[in-house]
Amino acid sequence: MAEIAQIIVDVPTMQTNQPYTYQVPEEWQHQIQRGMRVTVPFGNGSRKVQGFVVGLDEQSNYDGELKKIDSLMELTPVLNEELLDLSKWMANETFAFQITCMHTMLPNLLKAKTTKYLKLVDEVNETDFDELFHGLEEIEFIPESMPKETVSRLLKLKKEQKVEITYHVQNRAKPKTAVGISPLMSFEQFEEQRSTLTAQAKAQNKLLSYLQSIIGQTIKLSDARTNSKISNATFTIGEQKGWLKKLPIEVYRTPIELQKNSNREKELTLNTEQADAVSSITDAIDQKQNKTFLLEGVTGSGKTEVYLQSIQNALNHNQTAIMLVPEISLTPQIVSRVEKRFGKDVAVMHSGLSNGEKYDEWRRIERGEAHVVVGARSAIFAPLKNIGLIILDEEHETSYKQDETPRYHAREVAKWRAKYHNAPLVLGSATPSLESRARAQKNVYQQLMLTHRINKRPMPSVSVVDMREELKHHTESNFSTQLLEEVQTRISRGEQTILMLNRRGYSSFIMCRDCGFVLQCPNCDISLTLHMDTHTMKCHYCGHEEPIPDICPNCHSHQIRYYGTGTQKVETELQEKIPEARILRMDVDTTRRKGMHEKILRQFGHHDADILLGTQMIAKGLDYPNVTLVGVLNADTGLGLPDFRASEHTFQLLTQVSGRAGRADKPGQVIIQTYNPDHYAIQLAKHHNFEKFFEIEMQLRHRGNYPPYYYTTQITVSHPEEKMAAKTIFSIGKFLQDGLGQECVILGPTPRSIARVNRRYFYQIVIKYKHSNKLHELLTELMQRSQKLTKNKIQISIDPDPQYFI
DNA sequence: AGCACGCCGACT
DNA sequence: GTCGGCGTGCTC
Repeated sequence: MAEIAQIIVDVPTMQTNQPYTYQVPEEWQHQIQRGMRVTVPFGNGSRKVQGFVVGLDEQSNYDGELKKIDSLMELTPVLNEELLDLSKWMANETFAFQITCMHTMLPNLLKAKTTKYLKLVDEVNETDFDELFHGLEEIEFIPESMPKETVSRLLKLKKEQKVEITYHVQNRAKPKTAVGISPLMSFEQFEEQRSTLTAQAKAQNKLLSYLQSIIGQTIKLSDARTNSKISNATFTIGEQKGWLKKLPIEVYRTPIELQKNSNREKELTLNTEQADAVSSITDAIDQKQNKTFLLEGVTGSGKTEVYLQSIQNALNHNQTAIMLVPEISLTPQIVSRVEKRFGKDVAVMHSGLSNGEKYDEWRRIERGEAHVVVGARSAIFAPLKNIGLIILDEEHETSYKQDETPRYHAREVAKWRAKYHNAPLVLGSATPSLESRARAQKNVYQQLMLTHRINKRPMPSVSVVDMREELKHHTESNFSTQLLEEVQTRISRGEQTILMLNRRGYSSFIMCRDCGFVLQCPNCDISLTLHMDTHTMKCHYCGHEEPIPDICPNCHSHQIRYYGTGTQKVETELQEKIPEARILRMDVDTTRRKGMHEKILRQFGHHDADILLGTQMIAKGLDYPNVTLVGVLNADTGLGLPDFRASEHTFQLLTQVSGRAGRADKPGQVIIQTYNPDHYAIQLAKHHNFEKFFEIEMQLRHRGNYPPYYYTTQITVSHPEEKMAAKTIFSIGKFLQDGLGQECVILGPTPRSIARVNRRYFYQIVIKYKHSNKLHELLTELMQRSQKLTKNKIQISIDPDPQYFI
């Protein structure tokens, strides 16, 4: 009986979002497994695409002629049964194509590249042969990078059947290799060889002894050289004499940090609360209980130690563990701490790795050589088997939600995998998301509390400065008198300061004082931002860039000035006010180059600067004992945003940045500058009172029917013409309204607050609901229909549980 | 996606 | 007349 395979092809469209049936060639009968990558012919001609085997059958229910699988790309599956199931669930949950989900779960190098070749099959005239084929039988065919005329001449030859297009799917997933050596003789034979050597041939004698010690093994040549202190030349002689053979061996492109893991760190002593937390988690691991814990602990309460010891307990049960950390706080500090504890058993996955390194880390996990995975969002897809524990640190972080398709939330994927493995999930945070905290309240999650800072360190004292009052006393400035004085005190005491600029919804722009003209992006409805380092005006949405004008393009006045607050402007002002201060600036501009992020942090850690000035990215995970002052320059720019999570985000940010002050033995101080000193988010952050904040915010959410009382889904439509976008969103609105009736609340349609981005107009609808069965059905239908609309240049995106509403 | 097929305008 | 523009439909 011939074998049949169900294959998801690598063509991300709605129509092809289903398995296609192929014949398994004779020679691979019963060799092919689910989850393998293959190439298959797809469509007319001999076009080839990559695909994933998702099913194997004895017979097909497709009644056309079946094509055959073309080739296998690996000998083992790249997706195991669990991840195959997960991809299906995720596609359904996020309204994405299954193939897109599969690629999201795998390292980039497993995404194949297809190439086309033109092959001569008949005589062509000499001019064509020389000019088009440069005297070759076969050339690569890249129509988009060839002159139009060349392409049409080639296509004409194809029509005349003088050339043929062949397709090739390139497998980019190539392990790196190094030269290895392997002894070719037995111990006795080597002894015989030794007797043929002259007394001076010391090096060769040494080589023989070395080879005798590694019989049956293959050793990397570079390792062999360092271990044996034998030169390369001698190994070459050994090869010539037939003592050893050189052969390529696979090596891992391992990130540097991993290689030096000699001094292992011991477990720290736990306080009572930590010990209780670890034992609750460990009990769940023991009993294979799929339970979710909310580990709520103030900054500095030792959550990481709880994670590490819980992971150790999972390892003790021969199980594996995943620990997710937000990308932004995936600092060398955290990574090295985990590596010092678990050594080579750890694989690290973050955006700083090259594609090759990511692939190799992935393979180490897949082969079971690493049992602990630490990484950012996508590490939740690590191909670990037998997972005993999953941890999400800083579980409230919005970066756990991917903001492009598939719009998955790592927390939801974590829940799914934890359930699959009957394993506990630990969500940790000082300021949990309201969703998680509410579930803990209702005992859906088990709450674990860490209320003490370790070493009995006091919480930093927080003062709120009313910037409205400041304005009455001196000219406009980003710095209050109090903040400046405190900064100066730190410098004189040899202590350090972190200053944070809350950049969300804020930046510097150019305005003409005479006519009020503001320089706008030609593609987007947003003002351009001034960048002093490159001396250009940039659009933060589409990347458009132009020179800074010195006369107003509108009224030709020279009175054109910049307004607003950017980190550069703040830095300049600070340097003027405190000339002796050594300032390090950290923002998108100074950290764009790879490794700059780490470099700046290292400099600050070495006390090469007194002040670290930056945006949100400095709020998280930094731990410098010498920092005793934290200043937030503008606490409330986020509060004014039309987003129901604005207060929550502000509270979280202030709490987090406050935690940076006063570690070790020196007490910390925090200064929050604001125009809304009485706002509850600011007042409660000042008093470190999450519980009260939770209470107030829950009331507001309840009144507004917002999460966690209701679920939300956002639908966005865009089109180059505003009318088309509006028309489409209104018809979608009507479609949903008709289908849903009273069970859901539909907000909108409204234009998005930045209505035009990249020459496209954006309109949106937000749906609030308690029960989603019908909605899910309707949205799936909408997805299917949207394929037709796409051809009209309409783009539709469905975002379940969106994190931002602006 | 990427390819073929088919229908319209503007050139050798 | 034909070449080539793109709108439409299909891929086991």
